Amino acid sequence: MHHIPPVRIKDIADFAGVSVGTVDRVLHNRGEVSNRTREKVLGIIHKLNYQPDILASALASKRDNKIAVLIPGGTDENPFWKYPLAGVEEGLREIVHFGISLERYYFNFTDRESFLRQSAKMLSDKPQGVILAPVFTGEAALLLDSCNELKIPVVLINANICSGSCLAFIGQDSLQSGMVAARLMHYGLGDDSDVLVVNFIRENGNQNHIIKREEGFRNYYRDISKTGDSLLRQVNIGETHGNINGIMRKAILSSPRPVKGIFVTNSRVFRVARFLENNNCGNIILIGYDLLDENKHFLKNGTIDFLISQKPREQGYKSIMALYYHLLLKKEVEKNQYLPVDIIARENLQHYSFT
Amino acid sequence: MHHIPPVRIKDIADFAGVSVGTVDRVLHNRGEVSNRTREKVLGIIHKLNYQPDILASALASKRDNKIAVLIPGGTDENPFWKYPLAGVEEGLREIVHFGISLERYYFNFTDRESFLRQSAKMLSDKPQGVILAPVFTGEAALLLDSCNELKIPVVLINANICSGSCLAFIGQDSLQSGMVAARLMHYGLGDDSDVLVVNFIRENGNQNHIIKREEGFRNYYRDISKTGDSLLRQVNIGETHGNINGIMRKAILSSPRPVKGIFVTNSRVFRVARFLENNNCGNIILIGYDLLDENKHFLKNGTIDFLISQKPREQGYKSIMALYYHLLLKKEVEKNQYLPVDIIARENLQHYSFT
DNA sequence: AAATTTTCCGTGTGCGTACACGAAAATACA
DNA sequence: TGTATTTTCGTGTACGCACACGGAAAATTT
Repeated sequence: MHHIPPVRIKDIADFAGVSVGTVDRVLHNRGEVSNRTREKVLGIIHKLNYQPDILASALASKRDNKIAVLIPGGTDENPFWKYPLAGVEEGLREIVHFGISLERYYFNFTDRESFLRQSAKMLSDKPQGVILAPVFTGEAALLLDSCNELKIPVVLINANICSGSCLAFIGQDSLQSGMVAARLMHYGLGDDSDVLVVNFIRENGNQNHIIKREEGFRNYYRDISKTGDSLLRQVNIGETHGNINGIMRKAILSSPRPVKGIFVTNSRVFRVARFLENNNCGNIILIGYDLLDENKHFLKNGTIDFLISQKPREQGYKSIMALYYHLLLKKEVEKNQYLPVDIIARENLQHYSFT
Repeated sequence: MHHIPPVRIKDIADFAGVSVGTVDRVLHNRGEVSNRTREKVLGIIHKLNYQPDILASALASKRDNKIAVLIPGGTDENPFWKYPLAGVEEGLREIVHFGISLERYYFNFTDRESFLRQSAKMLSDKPQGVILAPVFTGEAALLLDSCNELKIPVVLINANICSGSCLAFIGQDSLQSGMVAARLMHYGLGDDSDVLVVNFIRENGNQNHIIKREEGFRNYYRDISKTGDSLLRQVNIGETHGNINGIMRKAILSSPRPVKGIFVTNSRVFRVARFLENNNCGNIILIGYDLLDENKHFLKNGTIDFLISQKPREQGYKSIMALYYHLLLKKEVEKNQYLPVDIIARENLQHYSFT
């Protein structure tokens, strides 16, 4: 097994009987080359399967590839978004040598105006690539269109939007994750206990993944028996709603049979956990999403039975890597990158500390 | 936020009033520098916090950093080991530009002689780093010692050995994984069903993680109640043992109460699944390890309830990255890198296809 | 046919580092 | 003091690529 000497620009030049300058002009198609020689050079590049040395390339070009992340700022109220960002930064460290820099644009995830402001600011900075959390569906779609016009590749993270075209979507298969939750619920409860599905919803937000999660959950129950679906109760709560005691109590009492399990379709499961603890609700199985610190707390003390992780850190990591592969290596990247649905119990929480 | 111009060797040279050649000699301490100037240059390097440009470095020194992987060949009988290798190769693709190459040394995991042969061959090739699966405890420890003498960093993968010192251990927290299995078992069965623990064991192999898994499993059951441990039966089966029907039947029948769950402490859980299907054993919960194709099959059809993944692919990826960080970036790497304990059910199997 | 423009292409330099070579300085020896 | 030897250091080139500059050839105009 011997080292094959890699093909350099010089080799192509010699082969084609031209100079390296000409080959370079062809490679970066910046004109000033006759069609005849262009074709010839391209043919040889293809024939020799030339792969540019990205080290030398990055070293020589000194060009700054700005990547913009446009995501909600991680607040105390919703700390979720600091994890994808951490993943992005982790990936950045591995590729920062190649002349890639990061610009962060935070918006308030309850304030669409702030999203518009920040996206305008971002566009005016002319990034080479964008990582976008489409929290506001309509506005995000418009931004996507703008980026498409400007030929800026966009990676959608966490939630998807159908319209427009993006380089990649990186997130979870929400339907699947709902099914996983249902499987766990049903595995622990059996066939004849009522289950409450709790949605915390937000006006004019992107609810797509929440709907999908509930759908997956229901599908599972429907599939196990004809009457499976009838075990499910459901309640929607406004995200900004203060005290949920009343709503929860009513939802639980209105069930024909006792509620033995609760599935919360997003990360606000800790609010339900608090309710359960304060009201001595006995042995209700509680399943929800995301490893927020509060959620971890209730997972450890047993009030929450399982959390489903969206692997936010890995989402961030994969996002920046997708742009790196596209921008620097010019490689094809997978359009839909669904991350595994992680099941977290008290017992395997420990080594998930940074996920 | 402005670009700070990075410190180059030239800057250090100017600052110290010497030439770049001298600085280079200091950096790589290859002598031929007087103590006086050495001290001075070192001081300035430290003061300016010089970080070498690994791009230019790799470009200039075209040296070949050979990394050796010494693992069992992935056989049909035990395909597990192709996954860590795939992870290693995935990582390799990201760093191959830096003059890193991979040498693969496969041994037969049932034949210690082949391990000795391959490790001797590996050592004679003088690699710069080693990724080692310590399947044979004693022999692996000796090899580790040899590498320590030769100053070759070693990453232990999948299983740990206590003696000797290595750059890193990358694998799973076996005790935890046993506890996770027990949690799932107990969550589904409740407090009063007998559970059978099945160990497939191999003469003179590294059984450490198998023992730990069982220990974790037992610990969980012991912790839930004083009598919890008494629910557990146990049976050991030789790995090379052909037909397991007799042993399994005897183990199940000898239980005072009916066995409602089986925990297999390694990837050979598919053999137990086969047994269950062939003997119409009814509704026994089956939990085991690793996403082998056979195991996936039984997970899909419901005979296996949960599989615990060791994330073999990620183990491989992290292994080569640890060596990269150590050899090229000269960064500290974490000594014990425990990977998350992944719970796989039928419903979340899909997106784990490559883990 | 000369003058001008346009098209096309080669040469040269720099990115930051590694290392070989040889010169200068320091030391040793006569 | 002069020569030989060793120590110490500076210079130059290479790594593969990007890009600026300028010049020759071809095309166009006058």
